[in-house]
Amino acid sequence: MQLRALRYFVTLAREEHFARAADICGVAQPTLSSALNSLETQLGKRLVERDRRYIGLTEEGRAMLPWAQQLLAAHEAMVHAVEALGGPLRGEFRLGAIPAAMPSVGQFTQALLRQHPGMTLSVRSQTSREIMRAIEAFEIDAGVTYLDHESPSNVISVPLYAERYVFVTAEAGTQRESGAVSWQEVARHPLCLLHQGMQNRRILDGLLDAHGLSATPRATADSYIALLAMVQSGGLATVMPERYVDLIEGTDWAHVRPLAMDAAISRIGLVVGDRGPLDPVAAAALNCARRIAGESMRD
Amino acid sequence: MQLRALRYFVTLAREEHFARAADICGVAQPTLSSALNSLETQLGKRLVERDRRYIGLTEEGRAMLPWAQQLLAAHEAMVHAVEALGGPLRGEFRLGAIPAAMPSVGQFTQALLRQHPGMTLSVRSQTSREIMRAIEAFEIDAGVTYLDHESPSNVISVPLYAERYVFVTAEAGTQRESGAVSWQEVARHPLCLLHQGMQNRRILDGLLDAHGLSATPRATADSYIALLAMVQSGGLATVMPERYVDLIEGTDWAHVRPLAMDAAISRIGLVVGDRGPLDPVAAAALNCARRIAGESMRD
DNA sequence: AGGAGTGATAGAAGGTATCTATCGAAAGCT
DNA sequence: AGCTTTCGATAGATACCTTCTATCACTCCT
Repeated sequence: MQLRALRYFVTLAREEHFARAADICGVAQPTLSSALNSLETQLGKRLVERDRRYIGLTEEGRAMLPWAQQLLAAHEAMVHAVEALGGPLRGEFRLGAIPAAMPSVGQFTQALLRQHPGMTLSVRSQTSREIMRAIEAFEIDAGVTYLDHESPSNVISVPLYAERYVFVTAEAGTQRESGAVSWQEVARHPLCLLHQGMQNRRILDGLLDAHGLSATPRATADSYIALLAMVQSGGLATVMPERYVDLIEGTDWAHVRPLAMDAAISRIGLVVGDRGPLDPVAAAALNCARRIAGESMRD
Repeated sequence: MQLRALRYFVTLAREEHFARAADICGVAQPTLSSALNSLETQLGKRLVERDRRYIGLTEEGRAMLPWAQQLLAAHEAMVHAVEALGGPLRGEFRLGAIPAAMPSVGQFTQALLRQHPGMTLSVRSQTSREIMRAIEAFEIDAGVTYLDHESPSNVISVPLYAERYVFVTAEAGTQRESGAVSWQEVARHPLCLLHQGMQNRRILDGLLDAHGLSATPRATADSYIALLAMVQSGGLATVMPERYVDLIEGTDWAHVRPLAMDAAISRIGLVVGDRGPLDPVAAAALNCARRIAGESMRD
């Protein structure tokens, strides 16, 4: 049984399309077809349901998939473990991050890239749930997400910072109060917030609820950029993670005031999967995160 | 990179001998040599130090070994996961057990074999430490060992029973007291016990120590069979796990009395590794263990 | 010096993976 | 309906990889 065939299988299960999967794997479509065929012959079971088109995995295929993923991940980690001894790491580092943490990944990734010049980086925006699933499925090497909410499986985590929120309004006339703003005041404004169901919105709702308030936003979106655009032009206000302030600092329209954070604040950190020995890539990420966390503490 | 070559590499690392490893893998020695060579060429690193004889793994080889083991274990589990859907499990189940639990594995293995007729069994006697190491290295599928002492890594465990001890003497004359025997009385007898350093002996020493006593055995051995033989013929007494009683019950020489167990008793149970999805073989073992534990409770 | 033991090398045979080119069925569009 | 597009399977050729047997080169032991 060949690793190659397993890679085809896993890619096919993800792409649900023979030619596309073959293309991603860098082989011709018949190659993937025949590899899958011999895999199925060797196991004596059909793995992929198909009749002219891809239909889906069989029961056996579904049972096999997570093991195949683990196997391929172990293979990559093995290669990394061997290569890492002779110098800096190479290859692609796949990082998932929740939108709320996106502005802060720069610091982390910069440190990582500086320390490992041969490494390339691929950052994707995902929900906290997706990040956990992707770590489970070996689709990303690490994630930046909430530490205290969902952490179901075997992961190692390093706290990076505690999330604080700020209240952003467009500058309206000359009134320019500063100092912390209360949740009551927030609730009085016409707001635009993230869509319900996004983790960050759930946290925000929880914070409001703790003060006996509830949010009825005039607009919702799935990105902070969209929220900021609406604030800038629409007269709405929003609440967003402190880390986004850096992006709009110095603009002439944004008026940022910290929010009183009395309740428990959400910790955000780096998480990597923890199965078996530690992948050197993951180890490098953890190191960087620990260093950054140390620096942040000193701030 | 082929799984075959990795299997050769792992076997070679264990056997430390090219021809022997090749034989175990069922191939000719040059096959193993050349497979190792191409593995090393592909990785660009030497994995095995050798000059006419096997010397040892290089640094890269040592870094690679645990990953290769995990990879092969994932492969086996994957095959099992696919085969298990179409009927009963097949293949060899490798079980490690501490000597103290050896008499009780029969119950467990019988249930396992009955439920999975296609399965073969390989039981080996190991220390509790060896069992943990072997689970770590994927050399056994499960272990029967102490639950509360060393459980360092990711394992799932199911308690089977609590270990109790009995005091065994050869029948001396007509005196045949029954009822529990005190630790003080035990300490007065000339004893034969397991070697110092074996976990069971450590527990025993701990129990004695808790009563302000200490054991100064006249003889030590590394097997309960040897201890029983010495009791039978040499006028010594010994302390051994209750489960061994079944073996000598009905003989005309053995005099068995329970020991007063006031202190914490050691739990013995089944442990399996826990990395990624659950190997159906391990799942089957856990099921059997849980059923047996349930039955024991009802006793 | 001779023999046993250990691993590397050479050359041939067989198997496996891959490619290009093509087919055949289904779905979609006019 | 008729045409085109899409998707996966099949065929045949080629290159590569694995494995075997036979043998060599070296070391260690007696």
